Amino acid sequence: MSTFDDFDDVGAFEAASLSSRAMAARPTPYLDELNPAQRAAVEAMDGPVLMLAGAGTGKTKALTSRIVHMLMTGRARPPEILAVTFTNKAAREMKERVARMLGQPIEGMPWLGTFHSICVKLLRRHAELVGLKSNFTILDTDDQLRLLKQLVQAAGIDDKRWPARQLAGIIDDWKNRAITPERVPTADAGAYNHKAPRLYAEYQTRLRELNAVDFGDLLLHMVTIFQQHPDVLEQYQRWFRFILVDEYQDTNVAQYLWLRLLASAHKNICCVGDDDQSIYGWRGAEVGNILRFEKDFPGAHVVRLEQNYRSTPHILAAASGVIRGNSDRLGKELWTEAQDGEKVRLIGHWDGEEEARWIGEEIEAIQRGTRGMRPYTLDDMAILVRASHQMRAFEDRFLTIGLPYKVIGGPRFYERLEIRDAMAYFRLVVSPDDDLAFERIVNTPKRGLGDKAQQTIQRIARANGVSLVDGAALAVEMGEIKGKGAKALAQLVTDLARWRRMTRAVVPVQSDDIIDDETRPMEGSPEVSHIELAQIILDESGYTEMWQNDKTPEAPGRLENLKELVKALESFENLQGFLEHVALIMDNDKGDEGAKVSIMTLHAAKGLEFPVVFLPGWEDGLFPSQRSMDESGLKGLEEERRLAYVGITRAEEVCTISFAGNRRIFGQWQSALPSRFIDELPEEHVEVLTPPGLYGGGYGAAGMGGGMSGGMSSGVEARAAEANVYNSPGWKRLQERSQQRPISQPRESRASAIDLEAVSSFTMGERVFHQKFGYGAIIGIEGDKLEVAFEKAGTKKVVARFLSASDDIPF
DNA sequence: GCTGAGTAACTTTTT
DNA sequence: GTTACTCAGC
Repeated sequence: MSTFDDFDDVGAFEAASLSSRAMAARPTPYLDELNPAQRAAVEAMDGPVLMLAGAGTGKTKALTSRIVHMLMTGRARPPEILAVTFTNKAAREMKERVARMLGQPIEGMPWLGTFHSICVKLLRRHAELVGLKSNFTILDTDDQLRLLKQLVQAAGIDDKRWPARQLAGIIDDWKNRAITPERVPTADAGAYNHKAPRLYAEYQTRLRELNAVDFGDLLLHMVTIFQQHPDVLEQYQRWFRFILVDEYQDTNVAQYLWLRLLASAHKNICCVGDDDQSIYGWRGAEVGNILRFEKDFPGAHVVRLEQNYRSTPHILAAASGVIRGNSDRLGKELWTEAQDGEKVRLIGHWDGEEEARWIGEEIEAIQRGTRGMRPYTLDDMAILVRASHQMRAFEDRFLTIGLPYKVIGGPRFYERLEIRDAMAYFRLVVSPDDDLAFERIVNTPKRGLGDKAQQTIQRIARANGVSLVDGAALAVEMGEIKGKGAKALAQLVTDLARWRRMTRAVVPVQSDDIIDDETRPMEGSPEVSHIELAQIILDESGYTEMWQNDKTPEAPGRLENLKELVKALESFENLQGFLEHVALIMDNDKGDEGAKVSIMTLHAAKGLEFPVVFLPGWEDGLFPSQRSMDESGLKGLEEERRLAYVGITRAEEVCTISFAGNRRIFGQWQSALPSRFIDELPEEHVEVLTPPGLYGGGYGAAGMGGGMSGGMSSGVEARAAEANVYNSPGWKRLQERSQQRPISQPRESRASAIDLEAVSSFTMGERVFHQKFGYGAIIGIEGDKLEVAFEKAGTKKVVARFLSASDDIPF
């Protein structure tokens, strides 16, 4: 807010030009570190520039060099550069890198930030133009939904048939497309039982009454202001002499319009992006924006960054092979000077559990360096999944084998203010020495303990070498804190001690320091579960009450979150266990003690890189996601393919793709075919690994199904173990492919023999057995799939290879 | 009004 | 299988 002083000040503007000229003679050593393409992108400063930067081609380097170049050559002062990113993280990194390159802390690049943060700044200045006050509040998704629920209810709509969440989605979509309530296209008007347009208008009115905006509004309001107030627009067009946009392929229509309005005068806009990495279409991103750039800005200078500094040629070739399947592309071909390295490794498994088990073992083997590669640390490795529910299998497995891991991009729940407050109370009860926690809650809720009282507590605690809690007790005793505050503080201290006794009544604290008579569990001290205790703490501390009395629109949501927090305790034995768990989650960006394998979604992995990458779950339906294809058809499939491209290009040296023949989805076992993207991997860059179950041991068969554990002859067991892998559809497809090529797997002949057997051995009506579904009868045959009516699992379509004639299994 | 049971839904996520 | 949300019952 304070940075607005930079504006409107003609004097400052003139001064800027002057100082610019003074800077013009500075050397430009950073240019020598760039390759020709990067350098071209940096030096083309005037007019529109599209920097098509493939994965790992030094995009950020080029972008930051460009900023530095503008500053060093005196073309612009820091505040005259508008540089937008999507995430705070990206903005932070860019700031740091520019500062590092300049060799000095960067004073004032006030307009380097996310779309949203920049729009907040702008909107606070011009809020009145859209009927807001400059101190408007920003609603998060929860607040937004709650508001919409109220409106839906008030409109007498059955929110069971028409969930508010759906309406929220529609409105978000409109806002992403810069559609105001008056301009809802007729094609969209039928949404939400024809009531969406009216509810949208009501929602906007309500927001205005509350002096609030949602995330979408930040952009939308600014676009509206720029469109309706040419004078305002002109001011910024003049001020922002150069515009840079990161991840341009992720911009939505509103962001696009906003940029185009700002750039339309001088057209000094440089957009950086990669159409092949556009993976956010589902939240409004328009690949079209980047595809259309040259039409939007005629005469645009297009620079392709294609030299990759990240991955081996095999990995790049595999990624290229996949992305080639997309039609709407600007076209880039990554190349590298790196040595060949490992081929992309491909492996099929019987089911998801086995996949997790194999990856766990493989990670340990790679870590030990027993895979014929250089040894890697756990930090070097990452598992990238399509959907977050896939993470569970890995977490379960890694917990049992004690493999350290971290989940990236987990819930943001624990970052909320009220959750942090509540956690601070819990922490203080579990460990009274937690001074940070004490500081956080000492005056929350308000206890009349301001800065002064807190300083007193600090001083006394430090003087006596005790924790803040003890210091607070002393301060009261010594009469250093008086009046209302003293009473409240004394109450807090005794409450904390009392709650602590209640923990001890159930779970003894391990660090038994200072157990005096006061803190020892008293006879008849109430025995409560940690869940009840948590509730007691929140209630008796007055924290719950504080939010109940709060009239702001976010208060109900905060209370709901607190309820959720208490509920989250249910899956833990005690408060300590819970706190440790949460501490780990919260630590995942800072506390990096000890190397850990990273687990994250493909979306979360964008922009990251790892020497060793595992890409599990490459099965049709999961990846590419069935839903994506159903909802968005070919467009959806292409986005999934880009996701695959993003995944592969995260890998620097070793990339392992895997799939499972069977997976439990929503409690139901489903068999699946390997992802079509696997077919698109160029074979000369792929090495097919042999799954462990092949070696005949009972290991692979062990987890397969309870029904076969007893009384099975060893011959059958061996066959079942083979069936694990040989009979999986994915394996079969691999075999078919390797048959076409001279490079074949050692066991090919045996496998295909079994295949042939499997194909021909079933007839209509035959009684069959399936490892997961149990017994059933064949009621239909379609190509390589059989329709089977299972006794327990219902009718399913299964691939023949998963079935055995029922008399194979002796009972 | 709150708890318990039953049911429906169930990608991806930043701001 | 899990979770979140709704409805019924206390």
